[in-house]
Amino acid sequence: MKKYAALLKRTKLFSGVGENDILSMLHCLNAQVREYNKGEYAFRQGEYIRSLMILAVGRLHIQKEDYWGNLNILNEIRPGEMFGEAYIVPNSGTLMNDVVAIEESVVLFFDIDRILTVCSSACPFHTQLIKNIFYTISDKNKSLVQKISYMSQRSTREKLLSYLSDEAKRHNSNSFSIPFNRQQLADFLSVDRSAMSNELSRLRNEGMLDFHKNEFTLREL
Amino acid sequence: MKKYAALLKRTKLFSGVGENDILSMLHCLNAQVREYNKGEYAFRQGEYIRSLMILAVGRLHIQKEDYWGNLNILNEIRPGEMFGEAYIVPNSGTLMNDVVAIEESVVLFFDIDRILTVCSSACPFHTQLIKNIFYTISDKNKSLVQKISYMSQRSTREKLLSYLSDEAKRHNSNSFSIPFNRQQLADFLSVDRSAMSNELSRLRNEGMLDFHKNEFTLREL
DNA sequence: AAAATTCTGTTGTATTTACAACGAAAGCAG
DNA sequence: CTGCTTTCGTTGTAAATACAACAGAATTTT
Repeated sequence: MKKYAALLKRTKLFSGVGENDILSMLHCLNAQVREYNKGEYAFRQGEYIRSLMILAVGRLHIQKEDYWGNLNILNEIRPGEMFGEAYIVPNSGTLMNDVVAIEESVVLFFDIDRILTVCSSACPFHTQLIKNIFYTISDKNKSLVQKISYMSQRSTREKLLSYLSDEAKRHNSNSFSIPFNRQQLADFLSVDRSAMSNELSRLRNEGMLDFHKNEFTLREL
Repeated sequence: MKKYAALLKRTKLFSGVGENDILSMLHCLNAQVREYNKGEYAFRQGEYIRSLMILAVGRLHIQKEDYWGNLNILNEIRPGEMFGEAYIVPNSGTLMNDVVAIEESVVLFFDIDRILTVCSSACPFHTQLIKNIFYTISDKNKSLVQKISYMSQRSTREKLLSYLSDEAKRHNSNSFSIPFNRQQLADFLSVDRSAMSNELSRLRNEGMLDFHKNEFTLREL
């Protein structure tokens, strides 16, 4: 467990907490370690979750199988990322998705009840922890809403323009770089990569924007 | 204001707080009441929000309209539900969506600063309040993720199937009713209404499901 | 009860997208 | 440098979608 302290220090959950304090908190939070083989299910749809998890090693897929058996990958979890935080709520119902290790993985479990119940003197960083989760969820909330606003655009062109113009706003400049390659951007916007590449070229030909690799520049018309 | 105490007692925000305590907290939180006619905007995109709201009566849609008038319903608020809580975080910027009353509605406003500043002895339930907000954000997070999982499907057919499949799971039955009419469902899934109607008919002809108005039944194949 | 409005399914057409396939460019490994 | 892999833009075709328009049903208003 000790060996994960350095990793944990860099996570959003333990942001602002020193390594030593983290170690003492791990006991307080009743932290557990579990390992999963490649292909093994960490959780299945319908299970109750009473822990907050952080992936220490490996890679997980959050995926879903529908009524007729079609599979869909919703999210990929990488080391240091937290998951299950949306299930902290009491009576939040059962998990709607499956969580599968797509590599040999190590997951840290933190008891939800111990996170929520502040143990007065023992853990001075407990309120910090709750605050961190609160901010993380709140941030995530907003970025989810933003993503939805891109995805709700009907055409690939409009999805691109709404995303890129938001990025321009965010960078306060009409030139900026994006954190995605083409395939990732296509996945993020839920469109076909080649169709998107096509649309990007068209936008460039029309003089609306310019790009080299991940560097984009929006042009006035 | 007093007449809403019974309602508030059953809300997530005041969960675990008695009616008498709620009444004394209303003053502490500087609670205000505002009424909206059907179709009236409670908030518009770009406004600053410094309150936490609870819908007392009626129905609200949190929605976004793009340049060409395509509407996307992000969420439907029903009596007792809280909204605006994601903007509690400092420096969270302006509202990204519109909030519209789709029925004659009554909204209660609570001063955010008074919520965040715990007034020690005065309000013994203040920490409970913050905890409750935390839970609510967490819940919304979950439903946003669900919505994204529907919208990320490439075709209208897949969007419908993933949504309906989830509703069946949620109701624990292959028969259930949905809270949308056709246009609202189309907006929720960000697809064209007529194309969606078309697809629904096709799915029915193929024997995958059945529906009458808002009542749906999924069929094994 | 009648009139007006909203809701829903259906059709046809123009447009857009998905998909597969390919070659060029870029990045990486030996 | 050479071979291998990944990324990217492009093309053509099949499939799906958006859009407009309309009529019948259902609902609301008068």
